[in-house]
Amino acid sequence: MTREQARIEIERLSALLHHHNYRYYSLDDPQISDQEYDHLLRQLQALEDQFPDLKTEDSPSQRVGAAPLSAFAEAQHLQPMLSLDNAFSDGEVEDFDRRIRERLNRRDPVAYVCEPKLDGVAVSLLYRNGCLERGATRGDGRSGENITANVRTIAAIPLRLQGDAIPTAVEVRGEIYMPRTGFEQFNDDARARGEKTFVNPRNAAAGSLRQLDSKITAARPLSIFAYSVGYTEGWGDMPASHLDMLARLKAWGLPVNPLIRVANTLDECFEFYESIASLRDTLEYDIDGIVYKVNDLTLQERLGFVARAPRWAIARKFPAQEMTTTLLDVEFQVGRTGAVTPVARLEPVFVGGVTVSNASLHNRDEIERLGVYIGDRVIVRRAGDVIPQIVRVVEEERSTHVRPIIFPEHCPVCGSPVEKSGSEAIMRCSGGLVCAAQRKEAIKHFASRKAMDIDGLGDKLVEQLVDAGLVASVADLYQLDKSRVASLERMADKSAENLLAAIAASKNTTLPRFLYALGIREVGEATAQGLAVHFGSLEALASASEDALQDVEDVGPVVAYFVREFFDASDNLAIIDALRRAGIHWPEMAKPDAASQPLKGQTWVLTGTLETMGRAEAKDKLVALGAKVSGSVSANTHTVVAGPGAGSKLTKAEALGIRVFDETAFLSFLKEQKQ
DNA sequence: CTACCTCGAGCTCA
DNA sequence: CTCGAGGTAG
Repeated sequence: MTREQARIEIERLSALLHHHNYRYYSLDDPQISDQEYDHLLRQLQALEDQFPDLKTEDSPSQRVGAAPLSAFAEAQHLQPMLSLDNAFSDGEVEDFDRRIRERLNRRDPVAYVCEPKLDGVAVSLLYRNGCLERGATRGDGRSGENITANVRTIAAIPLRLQGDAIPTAVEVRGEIYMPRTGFEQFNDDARARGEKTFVNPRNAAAGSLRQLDSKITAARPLSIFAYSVGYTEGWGDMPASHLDMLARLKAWGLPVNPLIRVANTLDECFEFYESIASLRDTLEYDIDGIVYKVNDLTLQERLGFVARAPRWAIARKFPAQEMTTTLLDVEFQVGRTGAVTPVARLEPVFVGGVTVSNASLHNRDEIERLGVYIGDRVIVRRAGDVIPQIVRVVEEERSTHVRPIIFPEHCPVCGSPVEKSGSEAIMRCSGGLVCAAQRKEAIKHFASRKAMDIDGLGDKLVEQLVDAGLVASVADLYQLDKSRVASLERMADKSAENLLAAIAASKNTTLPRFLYALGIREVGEATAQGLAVHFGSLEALASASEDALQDVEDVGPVVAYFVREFFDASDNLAIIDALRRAGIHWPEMAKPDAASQPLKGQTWVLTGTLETMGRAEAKDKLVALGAKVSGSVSANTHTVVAGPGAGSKLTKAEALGIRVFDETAFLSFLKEQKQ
């Protein structure tokens, strides 16, 4: 066969395979058998092997996985991936609908698209000019992990969108899942080989996507349903409704859930919920509820967003699955602030896809409310998807052997009296740093990532260090010597060296981190940042009065009181002193003065995508220079920074005669400011 | 809270 | 091989 003949044949086979992929995954209506499909695929692979230079990036043969990665890169979403508000009853859906109609000032019913809510892993697929360029996990909504190589191995995900009228760029959002039959097949095979199995399809999907070696992912039965789009560019004619958009996704070759319907009234929404609930067990995938979305996209735009969720959508959750188990015992844990928390030890029970063996009982009031005794049969569920909760006691099954839960009057760790503080429901150990539990928790907090970030100093090691008497306070960390550390279990020379190096590295820090690390009550990351910026130095903060403290944004009487109390305690001052003498230091906080804030009073707007930095990074840089960064262009806007793909904001800025920087101009501007 | 993946290092045994 | 730590997801 000549090269030219091969080229034509490869093209023919590729088109054929693309077509059958579409029939199979998007339309769920295959025209050929799996064997015939495999046969075509093998023919293509054989030809590509013979003429490797004819192999294309989006060839249907390219689903076998690429070379392993050493780590996942970060992937910025061009438009954030939001979460959804939840509704747990029809009433809450009615409230949702009422809010929407009030906001839109309309009496008529609003049409909603109803979708089964898959319990899988959310992903964003970026297609540029129809080609799959990147796949990313949700992450914090702003940026996630780049899992392109893994995503490319999923047969249901088109490597190239089909049809015309494809936007030049589009982020397709969907849920990757492992079909139930595939999951069971995989587990059966794994068992037969003596390998470990997955507990549920969701974890199987998530675990498969987290493989650095995409060849492993390629061997996992994964699929996807697409349900919306994020960022788009060069769309041509926009869809008018959500349903229209789903139809386009389907036409492009992406699988869309066939059960999706439009409901024209609330009653139809409820009917949909009921019908899906009754189908639930027969579906090939796990679902945990229904999503209702306003169908009309103009209405969606008018409704907009609150915090991290759209106003125009809500997830109606199915009731949490409940199971009965036995309360074996109650232990009392002492936290960093001395809070004594009762924790239920349960006979392990499989509920909502995981094995639950612990559940917090929160406080004494909760125990009383439940009227629970040790030895009782109790009903457990996973509230809000994650946190296990004891719902109630099965009193009919109470045996004569139960015993009451006695809330301790003395700390189970240090023996100090346990006190009720003010109107709080919580009880606290009064031992302070005398209490080994509080000391351990304080050290764990100090070492944690967002605090001093001491690598390798985890829970177990802190326990060991404190129990061995090597460390009593955070200051002692900086006096450790290698031979003593190496005497601990599972700590040989190498580990000890690494630990000491990590501790030494933590000396170089920042004031906000240090403040947060101190573990002052009610002072979290954000408050620590606020205090540091406002006062500029530890000395100024430590000597500030409660009144002066309340001048800081978001600091009220409560926080001010705890900060003052902390710096009034001589123990704390001694520890801070020891830490500073050990060499902990931070750069001076730049006093926000006119010189360092040349953009004070200016409002900047970012639009499009910058190639050399993320949007958040650009924003940080501008804020640091004193600018306010806003989302929309108005007459008050000082400058617009427009990356490639800028849309209406750019047009508006030009219309208003506002200065516009492209990326190059923006970068050189930043450079000028730096000096 | 639980499950999963990945890594480095220690322990165990040949 | 096992353990602990660090990270991710829902």
